[in-house]
Amino acid sequence: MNHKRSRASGLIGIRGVAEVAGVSPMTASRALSRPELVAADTRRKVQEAAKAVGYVPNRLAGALSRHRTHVVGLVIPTLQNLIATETIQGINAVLDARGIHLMIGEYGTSLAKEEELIHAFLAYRPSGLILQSTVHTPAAAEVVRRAGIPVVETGNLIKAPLDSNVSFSNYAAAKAMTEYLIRRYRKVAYVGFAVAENDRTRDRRRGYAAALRAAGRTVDPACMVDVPVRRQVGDRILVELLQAQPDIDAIFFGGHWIAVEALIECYRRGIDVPGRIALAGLDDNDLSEKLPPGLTTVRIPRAEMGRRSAEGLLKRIDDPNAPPFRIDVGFEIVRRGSA
Amino acid sequence: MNHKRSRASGLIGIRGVAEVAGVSPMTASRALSRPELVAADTRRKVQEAAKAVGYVPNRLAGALSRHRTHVVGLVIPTLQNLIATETIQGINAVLDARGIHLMIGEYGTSLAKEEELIHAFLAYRPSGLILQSTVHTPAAAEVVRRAGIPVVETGNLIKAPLDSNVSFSNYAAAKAMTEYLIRRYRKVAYVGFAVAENDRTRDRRRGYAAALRAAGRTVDPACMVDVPVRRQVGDRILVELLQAQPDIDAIFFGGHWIAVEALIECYRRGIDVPGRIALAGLDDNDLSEKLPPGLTTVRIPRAEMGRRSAEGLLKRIDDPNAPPFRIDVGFEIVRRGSA
DNA sequence: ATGAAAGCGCTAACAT
DNA sequence: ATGTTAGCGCTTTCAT
Repeated sequence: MNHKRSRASGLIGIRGVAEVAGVSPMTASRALSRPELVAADTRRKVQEAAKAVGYVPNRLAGALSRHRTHVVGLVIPTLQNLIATETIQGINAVLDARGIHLMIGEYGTSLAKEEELIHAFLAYRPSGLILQSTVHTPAAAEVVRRAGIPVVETGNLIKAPLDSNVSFSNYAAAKAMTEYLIRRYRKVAYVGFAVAENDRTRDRRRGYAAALRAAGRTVDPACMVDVPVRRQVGDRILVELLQAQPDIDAIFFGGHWIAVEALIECYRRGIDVPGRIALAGLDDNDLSEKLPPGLTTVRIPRAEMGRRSAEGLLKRIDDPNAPPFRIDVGFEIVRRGSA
Repeated sequence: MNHKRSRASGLIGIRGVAEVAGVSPMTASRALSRPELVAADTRRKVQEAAKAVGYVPNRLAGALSRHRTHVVGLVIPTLQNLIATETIQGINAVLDARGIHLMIGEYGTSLAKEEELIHAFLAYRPSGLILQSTVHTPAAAEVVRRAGIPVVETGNLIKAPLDSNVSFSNYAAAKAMTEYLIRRYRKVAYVGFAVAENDRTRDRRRGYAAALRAAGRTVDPACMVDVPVRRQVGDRILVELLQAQPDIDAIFFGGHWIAVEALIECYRRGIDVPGRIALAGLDDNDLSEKLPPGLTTVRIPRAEMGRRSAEGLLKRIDDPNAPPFRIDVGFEIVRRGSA
């Protein structure tokens, strides 16, 4: 019995199911996607037929017809840190419960590549887009707007999102941590990332400087350094800073991993933390807690960011009239032994 | 000038492009996807028109017609570790270069959920599937087979893959590390994960036991413990083991993170590593190298696993006659200070 | 080199 | 409650 195997895939389609169930394709379709519209008996027959033939619906066709997919695109600078995966898990938890799946693309630090990914993803007509960034090429912004689908930007709190925005404020977080540090230490340095076209690293630097100024301290350029985004720099920069500016007694790292690297380097060199040098990071995870004496950090609720992004997106997917939203998920200074 | 905006999306389709370029939709389509079939002049006109109207192709329609998508599904137990993201980056690097995008789904430890994801992904008619697991429900295996698309299973080297298999051998890796340890230590314990239906954790345990037996040592059940897959257990289990079996002088952790946790706990308690207790882990990353005295581990080339999975998959996507493949990417004992 | 017709597999809209 | 018709946006196939 060979029931209408679709040409290419070898899979049986809705017509095959319909045939087996002895109904029209339309009824079969309804029985599966809107069961309440179909007589209980028919429903059962169709469901059994579907199971019997191993029906795998073709969502390409379904989506083309319905003008809506069950796909959300996620465009993110990098997956290579636990911070990113926490956000993704938050997003996924919410979307998966609704049968929506994630298409994920990574673009590093190149806005052009981000634009390319956005373009490519839109070609699949996703129901929504989550952009882990708030800076885009003009062309990317334009095409996203034209697509007319809900979009959530995360990673930074901004004034004028493309559509919706769920984040903490990098500026406020860096400022708060700097305020915390300068209350306790005399000379607080800041180590951030050298990434062009990235408002997050820029805002952190601004937050640091603002806190210093507000406290009437001078902002010493020698105490603000930018390092490349790669591994194995936290340890090096720690050593360099301590040599170049021996009077520095605290360092605020605008990232999680470089702070961990610096702390570990202190073990290695027997540098007393926080006695000789206090250390703090931005973004928290297990490691910060475990590594003695505990790394003082700004905890960002990444999973919550993901969850709320997805929830907001869903609301706007379900109801085209739902207004864009802006959510500040906040942050929290987690005081541990290192500062 | 309102050129054939598609009803739902507000985007202009191939017909709009064709109209602007003054050619038929078919010619426009060709000019964009198979430019060599079109006169240079026409090609230019169409390309300009496409740019002018901000053409975003509808790949749902394209795929429905061509019977092929530019999507690969990745089904993975968890994203919540750097190990997973390394694999993904390897995969993505290869696929992205070919304009193929990843649909990613996470299923935890539930095979039923994996089946669900596989089913859901197949509905998008992906060009291929990468499964970060080698154990599946019979129904999942069946539906994958019927789909008739190339599939790569990773995470463990197995005898009879659904289709293709790229991995290291968990058994061999655990055995090798155990052999290394028993050459140096008298009583080597093993800490693995308690995950039902997971051949990877099982094979690691088997590898450990096999090495002991081969060396003529007894396998003491009290020295083989299974812990739940979550954080904050490496430190606890270390302490428990040392108390319960004080003569243990080495512990092999069948995972990366629990080994790190245990090592850090040793700092905290002033336990000498490897003097009092030697520690080793399976799967390596930066942290293992940095944390003094350096964590001895089995390095798994995760990024390479990802790359080769993707490359193999591509080969089979491009050429339906290309045979299934099995690739052992191997592993390497990285000897550091901890053991 | 270009175009017209037909169809991918499904579902919205409109019968009955 | 069920069936029929038409069409989603693109590309294959078959003219010309």
